[in-house]
Amino acid sequence: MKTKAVTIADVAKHSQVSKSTVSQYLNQRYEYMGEETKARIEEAIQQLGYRPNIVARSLKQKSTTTIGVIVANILHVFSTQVIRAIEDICHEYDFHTIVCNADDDPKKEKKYIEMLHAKQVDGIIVFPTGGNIETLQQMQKDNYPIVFVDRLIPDLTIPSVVLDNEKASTLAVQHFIERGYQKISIMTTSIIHNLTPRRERIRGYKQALQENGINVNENYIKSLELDQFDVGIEEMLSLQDPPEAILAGNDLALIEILKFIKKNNVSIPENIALIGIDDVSFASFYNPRLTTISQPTFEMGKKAAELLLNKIQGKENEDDNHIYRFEPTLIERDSC
Amino acid sequence: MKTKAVTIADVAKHSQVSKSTVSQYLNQRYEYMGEETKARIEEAIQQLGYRPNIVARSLKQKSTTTIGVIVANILHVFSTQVIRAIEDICHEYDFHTIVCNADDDPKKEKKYIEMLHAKQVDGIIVFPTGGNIETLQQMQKDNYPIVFVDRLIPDLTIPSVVLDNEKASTLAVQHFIERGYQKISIMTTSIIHNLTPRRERIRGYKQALQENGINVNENYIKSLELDQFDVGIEEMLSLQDPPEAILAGNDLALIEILKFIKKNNVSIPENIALIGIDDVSFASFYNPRLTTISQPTFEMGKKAAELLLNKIQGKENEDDNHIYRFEPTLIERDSC
DNA sequence: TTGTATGCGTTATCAG
DNA sequence: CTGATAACGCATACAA
Repeated sequence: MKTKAVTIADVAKHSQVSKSTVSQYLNQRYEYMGEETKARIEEAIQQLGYRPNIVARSLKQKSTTTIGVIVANILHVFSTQVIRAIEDICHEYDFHTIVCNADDDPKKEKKYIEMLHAKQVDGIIVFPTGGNIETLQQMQKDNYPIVFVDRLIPDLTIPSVVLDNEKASTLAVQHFIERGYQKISIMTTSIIHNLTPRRERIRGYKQALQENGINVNENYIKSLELDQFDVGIEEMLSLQDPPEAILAGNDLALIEILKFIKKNNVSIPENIALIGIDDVSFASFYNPRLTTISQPTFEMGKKAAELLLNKIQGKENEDDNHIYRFEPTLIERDSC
Repeated sequence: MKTKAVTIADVAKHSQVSKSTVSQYLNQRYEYMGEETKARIEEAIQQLGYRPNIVARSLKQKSTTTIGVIVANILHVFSTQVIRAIEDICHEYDFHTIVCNADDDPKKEKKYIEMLHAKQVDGIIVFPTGGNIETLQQMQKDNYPIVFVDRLIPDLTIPSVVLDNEKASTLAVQHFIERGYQKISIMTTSIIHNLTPRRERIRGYKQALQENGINVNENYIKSLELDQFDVGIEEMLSLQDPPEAILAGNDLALIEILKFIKKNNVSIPENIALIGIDDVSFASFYNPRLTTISQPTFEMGKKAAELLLNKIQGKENEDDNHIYRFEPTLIERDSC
């Protein structure tokens, strides 16, 4: 329904020069251009309200200065914070960002991968669901720039920006133990997809326990869908020997736990101590203030964007090691 | 750095037909096409791993099946929720979404408007900063599809999806009064840009007070930058006649208030009652649970997307009234 | 039923 | 210093 359509040709006509000259002008190649010509072109551009058509340019130059971001599940704070960082960096480089939410569904993920590829985005950052390995592998072979965030896919040597997840759990468990807690639980969202962060967090949890001479109690380890948390916690707390502390594997898990606690009038940390992985907005002013393990989300997003942008611009990074691990930090507050 | 570049021409060669035939096949126009031809084309596509180039198609068809969303400030929950709804709807219609954060800066907003336009997105949804009226006006004249969300710009008759802001405040004030509070404050983020929601919320607040025979106390009305909240609240509470209830004008304001309250050991609702406009994630399990005024964010995002998509597809909506106001709801919990 | 020719708006090459 | 002309990959009348 748009009415206008002023092109480079119109500008050319209006300013009595050829299209090529206008193009040169537009691309700042006016080294050998007459002052008067420049002025005429500029005037025509103003008068006609000319705007270059980036689609045409993209077709010609085979670059859209746009990247795609496919996030497994946008409901996590982690995702939104990393995305924000990616957008910031891209903005600095004059790149645009199309973000897609795969909703933890490999099918959706695949659709988006192909869509973005077809749209000729210059590269993609993926928070992988764990599926679509072949597709991704093929794209890698075709030299299509890809960077992973949050999750590793063992079979692929694609640059990946992740947290040191084992350390995250270790920090938490260590802190619990220092504060005198021995019966420690870990609760995380469903593990069906067998994703690295969840696995690594549980592994780190177990190791830390063992290193402190505490036996792992499998009853204290819960991986549940969000709507199962209620019964899961209930179950655990009804054990003859219930846990005294819970490590929430991510923000969504933490929220479910807090809901349960609120509903059942449990008190923190008297009845149950709590540490959550991920920075939730309300940690610092919740009652009580929540001890958390924080991820350097901005740094991670920045790294991912830079890796991708470098790849796109042909500045290959020395990829001896394609895994970039970031350090979590414990922020001590009042819930443990 | 990509290696591949298989085009429609390659497929045509490989399957011994012309480009047009392949094109027809791709666009499902195989009514009059020989079975055998179809098979050959399909095979060639598979073998070569052909992927249509959407950029080329967009250039030809003058449609990118992409829309832009420019949000004034992405830090508000309201924004993120509305964006999510917009993306959902667009996804249904097979449209893509590029979202840009203007950061409450009209300059940035302008840059994005022009960028998106140049990128030939089929339309834009804007949470306007209040600047760039001329630019927007010009685009409207050029029949470029635009929809506003959250904020109205009085001079422009562009379809706008907004909350009934006066009613939001009215609901809150009414509730305070029913619960026996008379000294009621409203705190909102800076009003320098003179934006409609903030103005309307304050107006609604004043009206509700007056309708209940309560005098408006200008000392109880604060519009501050986020980092000024501390001193602002302090100031108010040191009045000889301090307020007993605060209405937080949006989520960010609410958070600042809660931070202050936490730091100063004020208790809710004993010392001060609280209602917040916007649904914050933690309202239902904060201690105490927070009474809020909720906006139908999903509905609003959906409406905005549909208005835009309709416009893009030429299905003009009957625009007798171009303002779509949505109803807020009070969710009663324990902070008042 | 399929092929040919042309154009979408830009950039790049190479003469002039 | 400037201007033809040919791509880029696809879609679409119009022919055949």
